[in-house]
Amino acid sequence: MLDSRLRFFLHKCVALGQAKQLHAQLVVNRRDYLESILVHQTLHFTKDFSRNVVNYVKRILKVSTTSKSLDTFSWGCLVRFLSQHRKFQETVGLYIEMHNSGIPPSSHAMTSVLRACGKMENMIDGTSFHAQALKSGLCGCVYVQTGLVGLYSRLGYIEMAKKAFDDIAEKNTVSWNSLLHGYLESGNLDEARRVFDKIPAKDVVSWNLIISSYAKKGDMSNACSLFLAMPLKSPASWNILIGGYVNCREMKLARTYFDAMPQKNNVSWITMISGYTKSGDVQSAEELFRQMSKKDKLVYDAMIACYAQNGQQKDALKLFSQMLESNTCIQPDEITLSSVVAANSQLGDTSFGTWVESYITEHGIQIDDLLSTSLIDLYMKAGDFDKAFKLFNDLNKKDTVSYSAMIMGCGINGMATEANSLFREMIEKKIPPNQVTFTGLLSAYSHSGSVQEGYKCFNSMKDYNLEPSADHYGIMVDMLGRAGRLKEAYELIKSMPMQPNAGVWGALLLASGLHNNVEFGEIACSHCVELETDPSGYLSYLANIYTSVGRWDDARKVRATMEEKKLRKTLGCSWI
DNA sequence: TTAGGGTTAG
Repeated sequence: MLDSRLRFFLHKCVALGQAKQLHAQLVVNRRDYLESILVHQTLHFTKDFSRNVVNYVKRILKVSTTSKSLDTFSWGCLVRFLSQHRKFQETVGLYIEMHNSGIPPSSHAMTSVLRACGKMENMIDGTSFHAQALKSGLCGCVYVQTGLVGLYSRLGYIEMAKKAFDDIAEKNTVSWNSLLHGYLESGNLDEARRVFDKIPAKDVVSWNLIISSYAKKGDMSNACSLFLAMPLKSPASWNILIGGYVNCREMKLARTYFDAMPQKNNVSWITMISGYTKSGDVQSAEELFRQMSKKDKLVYDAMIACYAQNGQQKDALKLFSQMLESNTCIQPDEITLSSVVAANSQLGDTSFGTWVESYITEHGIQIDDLLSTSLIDLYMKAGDFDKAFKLFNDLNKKDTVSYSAMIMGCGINGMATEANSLFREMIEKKIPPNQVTFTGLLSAYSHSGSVQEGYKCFNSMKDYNLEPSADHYGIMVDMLGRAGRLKEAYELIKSMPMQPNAGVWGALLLASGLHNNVEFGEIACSHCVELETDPSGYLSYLANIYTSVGRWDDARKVRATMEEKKLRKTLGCSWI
């Protein structure tokens, strides 16, 4: 009687608060064996990812006294939950924990962990899980077998995927689609086409896979004609097409299909918002964001990133605090925080690091490499080198971006030796430098006055197939100018393959001021005046140069010109 | 099995 009543409530249990109450009752009434239903229900009804739910279920699993078969089921539910919410690293971690506790895997756990390995391109763990699947007799299960096809397809081992596929006695459409995915990923479109034609019951996913491969390649004419030809379209079909146009920066076409789409979901809205983000159209992104009725965490993430990436850092932080205050119980995660940290870092609010640190600890957020990279940037700018280097050394995989963040930080702080050794390290590891890397490296040499090293570095850019940008020239001019080599700096500007910008001429003007050189000061200033709408700062700087060499009349003339044009010296100028 | 959110400069 008690059992059936508890079971009834368990099946009604949808929220974490209720789950906790019910669990207490199960313990009091010694009905521990019903825990697995509780775990299943709680996870099943948790639509959005919730760290609290994960922690709660983990606690139950750790103290659970239920039998092995129930354990297998409950752990499998949690492993699947993590995988469904794209927490792939954690999925693998939890699976290993389960395995180490001597709990045999369920087919759910196995398919989830195989999927996670595929998504993370983790072949080493993937093959060892394959071995475990064989050992625990799960390889006769079509879902697990299909999971293996998916794993090897994703990792580019198409032969192994084909072998796993051939081993399946009763193939379902998902098995076929996984193989199709493999051929598409490996770029073998002919074989993919043959597989597609052979699928006995093509479903909407089969079509979507083919369309998606064209859309990813940027071949929108084929993507679109297939889209129009498919018998039944799902929201994913529309989103794939819209995403394809977004990738080609064809925002107008993307918008046309978005507007025509019968059933938009959050993916559609986010695809559009992030498209506008990349094309710098914050206003359109904002409009869509405002129109949305049910905003989930990913929508907030997209909009925060939109502000952060387009120079509206304060708006990013405002939206973040709204997200924290909102009654929708949306919890920020490492993805939200990476944008928020970046926004603070650009604003120069380096004290934010302390706040984030405590937030991360309190909420059990997993620091991944991308969040680490934005924290590295923040700490380097704050001059907290120990913390930055610690985070950098702890990265799972150091890449161009993380190295560049470090080198950039060294550049800002004039640490040329450190910048140089980081650069050498990344070259040794065959990590390709990019424009940002060289901006950091050059500014390190510039700040430390190492002209010779700077030149060498600047000239070496072509060895990495990189063309120096106007900014790189600007740093070189600044470096040469500071060293008093004004003529050389001027020659360098004249040799530029692109139009020099105000930053480049500004650097020469600044250097002319440092060395009281009227000749180059005048040249530089005249170009700055041409290029900027408000030239008052430059003119005033030139007047100071005249004054410093005793040419009072010229100084007065320049100031009079400024008066005439009703120009007032603007306080502070970025390059001064 | 397919579709959505993040990190380095300016």
